[in-house]
Amino acid sequence: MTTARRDTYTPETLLSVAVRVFNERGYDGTSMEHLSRAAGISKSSIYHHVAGKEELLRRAVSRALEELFGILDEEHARVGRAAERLEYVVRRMVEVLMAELPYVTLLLRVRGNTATERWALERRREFDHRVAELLRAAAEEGDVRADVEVRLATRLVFGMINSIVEWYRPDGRGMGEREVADAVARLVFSGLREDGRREG
Amino acid sequence: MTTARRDTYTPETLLSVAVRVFNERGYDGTSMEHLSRAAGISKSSIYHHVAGKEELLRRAVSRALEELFGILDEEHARVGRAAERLEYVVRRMVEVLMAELPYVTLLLRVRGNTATERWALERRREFDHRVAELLRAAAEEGDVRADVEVRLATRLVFGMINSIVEWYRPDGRGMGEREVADAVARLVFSGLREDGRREG
DNA sequence: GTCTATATTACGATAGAC
DNA sequence: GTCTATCGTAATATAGAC
Repeated sequence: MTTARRDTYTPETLLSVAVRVFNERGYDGTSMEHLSRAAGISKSSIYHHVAGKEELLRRAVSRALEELFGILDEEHARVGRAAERLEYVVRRMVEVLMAELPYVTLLLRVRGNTATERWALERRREFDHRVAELLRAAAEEGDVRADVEVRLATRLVFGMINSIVEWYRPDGRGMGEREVADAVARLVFSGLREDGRREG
Repeated sequence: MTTARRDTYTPETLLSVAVRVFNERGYDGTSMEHLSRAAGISKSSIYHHVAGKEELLRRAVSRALEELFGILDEEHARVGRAAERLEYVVRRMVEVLMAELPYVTLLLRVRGNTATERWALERRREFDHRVAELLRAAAEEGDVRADVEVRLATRLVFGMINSIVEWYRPDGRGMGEREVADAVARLVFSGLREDGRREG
């Protein structure tokens, strides 16, 4: 829990400590006292850098949301066949999630008790809808199965991708972003079955 | 937040109120004051029924865990080809999750701040391992693709199934357990792609 | 930029009357 | 079985010295 203290903090460096503790204990389960111990400075010193706990949350989820929405602006997400754009977005989501792990983790755990949390939930819904549109287009172009409703499929695919934050830890010898992105793309598009044939 | 009060409570009826509030606000974000308002009785009356907040959590996650482990004892999960037992367990997990939605939701959101939470996490890991064993057996019998690591595949499939608690609401006209179980089984085993062929 | 000290509110839990 | 009143602790946040 206690961590090496820095000589001095900026809102940004303090944020990385706070996000780690938020993810360990949950946002509501984290007190300013917990943060001050983890940062190695007093509670009142934290208030010198940020207005309070909620500002730290807002900065963290903003960062995650910017990275996610950034994917949709990339060229491969905008041009080409919908199924290919979808696969690109799925792979990039995995990459962003792993690269910005603590920030995205926090975003995905937001519940809605504060104004900041409700804003984050709203933005997430927006992102979900943008990806659902992509899946709908791929279905219309005949590249994606039509026997699973688009909305349901989107939710399940997001569920699989987002669940990565529950277990991925970037400790050197672990799996790389590429390996996980490949596995997700394979399961999402071709499933577990060996021969890959339709059955149910 | 405030709810119609009952004439009297038992630990069980109180539990259903508590679990709903825990899921709305998060366990740490829920105070005994919140619970008392939702139940329509005073804080001290709650202590007449249960020892405290943590006992309510323990009762809730115990119920979810019992239902989940129960799946593994069912006949279709014990006899037959591993791939078929796996598909059965996947479908039953979806059904249990939807039938016991609030209890499983709470279980899946546990973080580990209290002894009860750490016990729940431990039991969840146990369950995960049991299902991973099934997937490993299916791979050895040649029914499941070998190019995605068993441990990784298990985690991703659990991620997809567990994410149902994030959006499913049993409001009459919504999707039924069967429809969701079918969709999950299709995506898990055959994937999104229309022709179902291996590519990546 | 950091500290100690403190104001104020909210929390979990208990005592004791009815 | 429920209530009001309250205890002791821990929470967010501020004041003011260095």
